[in-house]
Amino acid sequence: MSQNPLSQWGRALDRDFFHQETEALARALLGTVLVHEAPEGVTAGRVVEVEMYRGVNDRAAHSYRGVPTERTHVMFGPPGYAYVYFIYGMHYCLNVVAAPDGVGEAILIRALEPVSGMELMAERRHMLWPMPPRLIRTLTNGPGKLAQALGVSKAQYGWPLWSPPLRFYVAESPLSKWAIREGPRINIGYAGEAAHYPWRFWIAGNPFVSRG
DNA sequence: CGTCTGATTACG
DNA sequence: GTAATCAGACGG
Repeated sequence: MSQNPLSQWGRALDRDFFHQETEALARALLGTVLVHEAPEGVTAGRVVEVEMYRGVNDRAAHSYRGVPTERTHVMFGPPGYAYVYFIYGMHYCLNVVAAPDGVGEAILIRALEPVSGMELMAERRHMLWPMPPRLIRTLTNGPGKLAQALGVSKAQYGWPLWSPPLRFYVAESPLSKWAIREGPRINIGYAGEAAHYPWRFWIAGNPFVSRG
């Protein structure tokens, strides 16, 4: 059992944290703080919305066909690594690989509540700074937005998420199961039966959750 | 090699 | 409501 160091954000999640059943991991990630210590500066945000993707019986998952490809292979590896994919010709999305080695499952980070480095986030998002408090949420309230705000792209593909410069920190206060809402995932209408699975999880009432 | 399309976003 | 924009996946 590794012991990651304390910092201003608390204690970093260690490698073992990611070795838990996928839905449990998805729920456990809510409330943690994702920190990217990039050369140009540090950005951080609290995870407020996630979705889980499972290969078996989940037509929405990139791993559905069961065969690793150049894009998806990290999804089939051991848990705790970053699966980053490029979508719609212009956006990147960040996932946490879940499930044991050989099983293609992952958790998409869909929204963050900015914690630190908002000015750098705004710069990366090509937004003016300072910005009205009401618009802060638009920095990170969507999977493509938060990846851009944190400076995550294909360069981070396969990175371990328990060590710097990109890692998670333990949630300040544990979330009660009643503080977590669940519902269908966003924009997967093509996935048939799987489109109805309640595999999107978010912190109840949190204003930084995406619209979808 | 050609074609289709998407785990999204911004803008009208 | 819809255009933007391209890598990945797949069929031929």
